[in-house]
Amino acid sequence: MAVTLKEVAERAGVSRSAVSRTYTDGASVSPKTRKKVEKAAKELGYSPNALASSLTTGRTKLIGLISNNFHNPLFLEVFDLFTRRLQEIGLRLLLVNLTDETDPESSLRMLKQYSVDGVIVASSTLSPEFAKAFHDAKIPVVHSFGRFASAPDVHVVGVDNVECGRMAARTLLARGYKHIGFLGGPKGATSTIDRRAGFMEVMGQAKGIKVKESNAAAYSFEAGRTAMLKELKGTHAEAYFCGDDVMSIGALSAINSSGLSAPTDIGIIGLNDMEMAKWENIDLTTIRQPIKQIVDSSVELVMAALEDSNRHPEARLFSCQVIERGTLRPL
Amino acid sequence: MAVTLKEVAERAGVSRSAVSRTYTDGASVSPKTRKKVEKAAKELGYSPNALASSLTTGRTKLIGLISNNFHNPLFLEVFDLFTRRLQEIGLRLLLVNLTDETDPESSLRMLKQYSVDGVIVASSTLSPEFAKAFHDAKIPVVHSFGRFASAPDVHVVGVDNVECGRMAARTLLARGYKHIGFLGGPKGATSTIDRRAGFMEVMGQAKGIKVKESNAAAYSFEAGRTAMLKELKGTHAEAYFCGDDVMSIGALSAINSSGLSAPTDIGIIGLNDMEMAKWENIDLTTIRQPIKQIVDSSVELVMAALEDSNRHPEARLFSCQVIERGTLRPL
DNA sequence: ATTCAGATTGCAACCGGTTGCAAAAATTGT
DNA sequence: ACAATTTTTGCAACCGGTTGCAATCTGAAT
Repeated sequence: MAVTLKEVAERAGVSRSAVSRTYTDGASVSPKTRKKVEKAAKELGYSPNALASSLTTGRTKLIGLISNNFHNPLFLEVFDLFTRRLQEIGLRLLLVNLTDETDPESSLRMLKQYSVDGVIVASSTLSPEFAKAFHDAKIPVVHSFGRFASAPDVHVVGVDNVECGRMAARTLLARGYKHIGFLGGPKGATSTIDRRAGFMEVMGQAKGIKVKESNAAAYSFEAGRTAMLKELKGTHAEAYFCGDDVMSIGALSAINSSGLSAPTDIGIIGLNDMEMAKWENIDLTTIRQPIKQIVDSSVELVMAALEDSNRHPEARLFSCQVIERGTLRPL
Repeated sequence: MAVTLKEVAERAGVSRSAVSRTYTDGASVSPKTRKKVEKAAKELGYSPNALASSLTTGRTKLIGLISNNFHNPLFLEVFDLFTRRLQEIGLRLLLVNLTDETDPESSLRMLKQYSVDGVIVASSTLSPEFAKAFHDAKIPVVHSFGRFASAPDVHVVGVDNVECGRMAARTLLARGYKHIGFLGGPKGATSTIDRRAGFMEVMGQAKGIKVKESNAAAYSFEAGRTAMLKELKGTHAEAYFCGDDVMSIGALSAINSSGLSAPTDIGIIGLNDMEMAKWENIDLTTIRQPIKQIVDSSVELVMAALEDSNRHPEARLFSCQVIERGTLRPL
């Protein structure tokens, strides 16, 4: 169907190798042949078949991106950043949606079949074991937004969620809140566990503070709203650290529906700083994850892992930052 | 690196063809050899290289998805649906982010290089010409969320935006609004043009209605907010048909910031019915695009185009539906 | 036991490229 | 002008599969 190397070679009156070399940089071709080839190629509308070449070079320039966060607006930003960055450096993105139905096994198998050069697992809820499966299959993998570990099995890029928990706790304490709630994401998620740990650590050291704790079923608007409605039925805290921004927005919605408002009646601090958080009608105080850095670093790391396949697993942590907006009372 | 056909063949004591046939359905293999092969394959951890096979079969099972909507939350839902559907039928998604910087040319070339079986262009703002470039390159393409034409150049799946415009107009008229605004998306976008046409058509037939018209710079929160703020400086209409939901949310935010509220002071009707529209704190009356149907139909159509490459270009239109929520005054 | 159709198998060529190697051509030095 | 280098070139084998074809095998029918 498409124009092949051979046809170009014939038309240009050179060997197939000559054509091939014209398109691989670093190869030795005289300017004269190169010009002949390029002319023929243009006339025929030739563009080399990347897949065929991958067969011999062993590089497909395909990166698998696996995510299970197709309902969190933050990840649209993340996908945007990943596609841009990868495109910039000439890589393509094979996107895999890890739904509850698809078993991890099969997504591994299929990425193997497409011999992706590397895999990026973008999820804060998946266990480190998932990413490890790729590592075991000798596929370079980095777990983006993954759990920090001082001796990780696979490359990890993300934030120190424990520190985020501390940061949230300190922020709330500094505002003088005395009755404080941890409204976490789904209980099993590593991010929830770590954030809670940091949060409780700081709270444990504070005096005269009452802490209450609950979890939402998911990092989602509905779950956040439901959880907050439940809080509001009992005696609620003065301020909450919510699992993430989208949950926070759900919580705010619950607060408003109950005739209360933030920050007057209840304070909320979220986590992520997704675009929406700064929308004027939301104006959420939150802890920013530097997603651009995380993405760029993930890409860089997967490239590096690709060069040196038995590079030692590394964890790259970026620091977060409290973004002051309007859902906590002022200092 | 990876286990190859040959190694499996040797271990199983059969020819390479036998192994190959084991993995291509419809091929003739005796149960006995099949079992031998499967055993060897399992022991070696073999999985066939899809790319190598594509070389001879001419099918990569790769579908390119091109979009320039990485800032519209609706498209996260769209990506979710596309990935799910394609995965269900054993296809993979090569995601391309068409930013302002990337020129269309190069994305075409690169999808050609990866010899995708087909391409889906998912965008309501791209011109039909863009999709046509793929068609000209003999790559099956469907323009999802594209512009309807009675004699389209390429397959199109979407909604009849002209009818959506009419629908919005009728809805507003039925509510008794007398001074009505069209707050369109970016002027050049085909969706904006069509929706406006339908809207104005109905308005033109109505008696005693004052219509005003303006456009936002993009289908985005900020643009919607900015445009509405500008409206509010002058004499504004009683109700607006906004370009899409995310613009509508921006407009609502502007309305609230100005101390007004919907629907009491100003009515808003959006378009899309993205998930967020039903969030309790937004509660947006809007026109629903049946994105699941559009996605499924797009996939079906690209598959069909793949089977029969000179299938006649077809436009598939789905009907929209007004979703009553809280941003228009009741009937 | 023989015949014959149908199923199964392996051979070898091919898909569209890449690459080591040795021969050929161009360049350099004297 | 000639030898010594360096650069460019084509040959042929290979990457990991598929597939048409002819040969072999199988089992049913006679």
